[in-house]
Amino acid sequence: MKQQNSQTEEKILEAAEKIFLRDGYGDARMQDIADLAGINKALLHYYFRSKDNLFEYIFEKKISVMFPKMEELFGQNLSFYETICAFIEKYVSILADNPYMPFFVMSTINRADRKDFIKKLPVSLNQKLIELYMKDLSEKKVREVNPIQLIISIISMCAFPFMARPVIKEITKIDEEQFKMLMNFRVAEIQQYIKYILIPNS
Amino acid sequence: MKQQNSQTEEKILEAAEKIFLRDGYGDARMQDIADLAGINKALLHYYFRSKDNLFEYIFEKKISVMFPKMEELFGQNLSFYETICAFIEKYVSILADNPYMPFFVMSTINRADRKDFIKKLPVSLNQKLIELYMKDLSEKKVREVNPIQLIISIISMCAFPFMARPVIKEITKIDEEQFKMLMNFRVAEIQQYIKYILIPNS
DNA sequence: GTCTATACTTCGATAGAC
DNA sequence: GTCTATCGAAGTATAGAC
Repeated sequence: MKQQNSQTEEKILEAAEKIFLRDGYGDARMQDIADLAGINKALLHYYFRSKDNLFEYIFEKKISVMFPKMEELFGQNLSFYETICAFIEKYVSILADNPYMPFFVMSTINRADRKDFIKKLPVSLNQKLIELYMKDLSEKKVREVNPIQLIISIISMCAFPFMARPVIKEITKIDEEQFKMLMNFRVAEIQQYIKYILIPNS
Repeated sequence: MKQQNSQTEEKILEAAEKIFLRDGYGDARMQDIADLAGINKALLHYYFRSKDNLFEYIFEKKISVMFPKMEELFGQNLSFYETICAFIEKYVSILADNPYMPFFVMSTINRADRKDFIKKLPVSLNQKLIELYMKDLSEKKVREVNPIQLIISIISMCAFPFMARPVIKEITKIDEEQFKMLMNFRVAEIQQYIKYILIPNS
């Protein structure tokens, strides 16, 4: 029955996503995915030929969610600083809903035999963003910094804490709920940093 | 011969470190370690009973290198800002010599069955550092920010780029040599950020 | 201490019945 | 489409000779 088909497929995808994100490719077990989906291993292979195949499917699906379309931010011509602020808010909010993503992406990319997955990342050096910086710089609206280093810093500050989440929770003795709050407060904190860094006499 | 003993053990440790750091526990192969050490698998088990055992040994050895003794920085009473600057320089320099460490630590910690490894990390909330901030704040030498968030941000900016190294290299089209330079320049860049963030009217 | 050969285990994948 | 049973590859660990 077609109805059954897609229902099972849906269950598999849901389970696969959860397991792969939590464990990464190497540590993920087809058995665990089958168990979580409430089916058996054979059926997994019936729907998705191999583990590799299933993984690739999940990776591509999640990766497109992970990197917000920057285009939307360029709509109502904001300043460089305002664009960055909007990005930070959006990015942290996405990560809060997908806390395993940063580690998932990094563990995939760092695997020797998965180097080609880098090419699947919908990231680029966003020329538009750098042009926006240059424009604001020429008008003295922002200080002179290296825009590449700044962008790396912003992504670092947003994404890294999610990877270090177990460590942060341990040493600050907070639970999952409080960690979420910490990341919530963090948005304004990072925006404030960027203001101090970019805006003269702020 | 005792001479032979320690020589072989030394070769094993050297090889194990390289493989474990590059691949993480799950993807590392005892065969690869044996090959790199120029011996066979059986001998690995003769020296270190199991893969788990060998891994734990390497982890504990490297982790102590990874986290610089902050104590040394408190020696000649620097200001909070100066202490942070010294830390950044030292930390990035260590990471540049051990570029796989951030990912190695994170992948170990994130493994479901290795959660207890968190307790092996020689990190703590360094009360001394926060006290130093409070002192400088009371003297209006620094702006008011959340010191915990700031520390998280600094570690993020230093460590994350090493995890994202393959991605950064890919999208900026630079090679290993140039990446090292990028991280070298980065020290001053981050220190500058911290100055803008912390020091009023800077 | 070191090696070869092999046992044991885990896990992805497939065959075949229903 | 779904299940049970089983294969085969890969990888850790050990036995036993030298």
